[in-house]
Amino acid sequence: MKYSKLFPKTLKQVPTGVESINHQLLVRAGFIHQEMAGVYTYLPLGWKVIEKISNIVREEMNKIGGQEMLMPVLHPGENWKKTGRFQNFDVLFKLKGAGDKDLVLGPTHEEIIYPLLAEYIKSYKDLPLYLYQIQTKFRNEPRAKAGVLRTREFIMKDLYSFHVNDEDRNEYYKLAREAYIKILRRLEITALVTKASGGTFSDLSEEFQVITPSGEDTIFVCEDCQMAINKEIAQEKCPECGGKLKEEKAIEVGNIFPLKPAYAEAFDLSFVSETGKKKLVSAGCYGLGVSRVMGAIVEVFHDDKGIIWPESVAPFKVHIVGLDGEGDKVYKLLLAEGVEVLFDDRVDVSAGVKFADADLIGVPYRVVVSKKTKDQLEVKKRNEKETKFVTLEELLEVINPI
RNA sequence: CGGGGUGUAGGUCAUCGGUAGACCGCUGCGUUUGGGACGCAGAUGUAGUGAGUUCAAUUCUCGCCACCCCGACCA
Repeated sequence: MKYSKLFPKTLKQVPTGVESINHQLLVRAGFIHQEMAGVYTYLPLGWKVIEKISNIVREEMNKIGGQEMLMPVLHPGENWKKTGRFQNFDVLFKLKGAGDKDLVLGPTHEEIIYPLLAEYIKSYKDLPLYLYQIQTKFRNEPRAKAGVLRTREFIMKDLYSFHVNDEDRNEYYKLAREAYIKILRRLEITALVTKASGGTFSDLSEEFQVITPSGEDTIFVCEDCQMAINKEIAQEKCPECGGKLKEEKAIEVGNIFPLKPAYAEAFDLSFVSETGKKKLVSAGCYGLGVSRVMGAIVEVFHDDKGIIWPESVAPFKVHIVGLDGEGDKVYKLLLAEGVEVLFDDRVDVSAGVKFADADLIGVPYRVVVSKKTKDQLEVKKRNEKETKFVTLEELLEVINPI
């Protein structure tokens, strides 16, 4: 991608009222644009990051047997009345359809997937089943805030697992937890598995919390055994070892639940067992906020100049700063090598502007090409200070270590 | 939803009871070119919105709307 063609350009100043770090940097660098409180457009750079995160999530979901599909955003209100959540789900977006029919914008999909499966699941032979989607969700938060961390419309991966009994579900739940840990490791963010309440879904759940001062959740972490627990259910001492708890601010990027039987009952999601008896399906649901992860990464990885993307989710791997009209040859060679590269080919701005934009956008490797460097390329990692001069062959080794 | 704040050019802000100005950005020309260069010339506004007060309102008053912050809430 040539920078001269990229939409949009970076901003020198932040729009009024934008205060949280992720909001400021993502707006200034041209990753997102706010349309109203809690609603954003993901601009080309931002969408690339969202796709990178989604693909990592997708790969790990597939590894634990997940089958991807896409359910509707628009739900029949009737289904939500069946589970009682038409009234109980505080942040539910409700609207009227043709014929004055009650409709709901999906904040989660139990009310779709349970009746869906009720049509297909007949026998224990149809189970277990693991289905997921990556989709825009709607929650009418009383107060949207902190950039993409708390929005009314957001992108989420939701996996649902269905089993013949709780034991099988609990085994899979552990597998899903491991998958989440792998995902977060690949995203290069550290998250603590945190005991939490289950809300309308279950009695208890586990959250994946990224510790950062800008987090809006308060969790307690045991100083002895590192057990983490959400403030909402925390007692005085560590429930595991009795150790002292330390308070931390954190961002909840994921939440997994063993689902209570109420949903299976509401939609009569049952099957015939090996012994010929009708039994209710046991289920779990596993959410991960893809757009929120993007914000959390920026909160964790930035400096006073801009974003510092982990390689796994960066919109590009290499950012070529072309000076003195140079750089096109290197750009084409890197493209030919299959490297994701952003080439600042502008001829009408100073070097300083290009460096500032490179730092702001936060691509992992910056390569300066100029008359001054002659045949050498000047490489600098965004998260390091030192630069080194290399040949093109050496550059490929640097960015693609074997 | 309670409390507070803010709405003026594309962005950041100033101004002020007599219908607007700076900087950034944008356009053109020229000079520049390794950390947000410079000169000259130019374009860009229903001052959020509605009402009230007034000879006159962007300015004062009230309603509404939007956004931000704190709190409550937060599968």
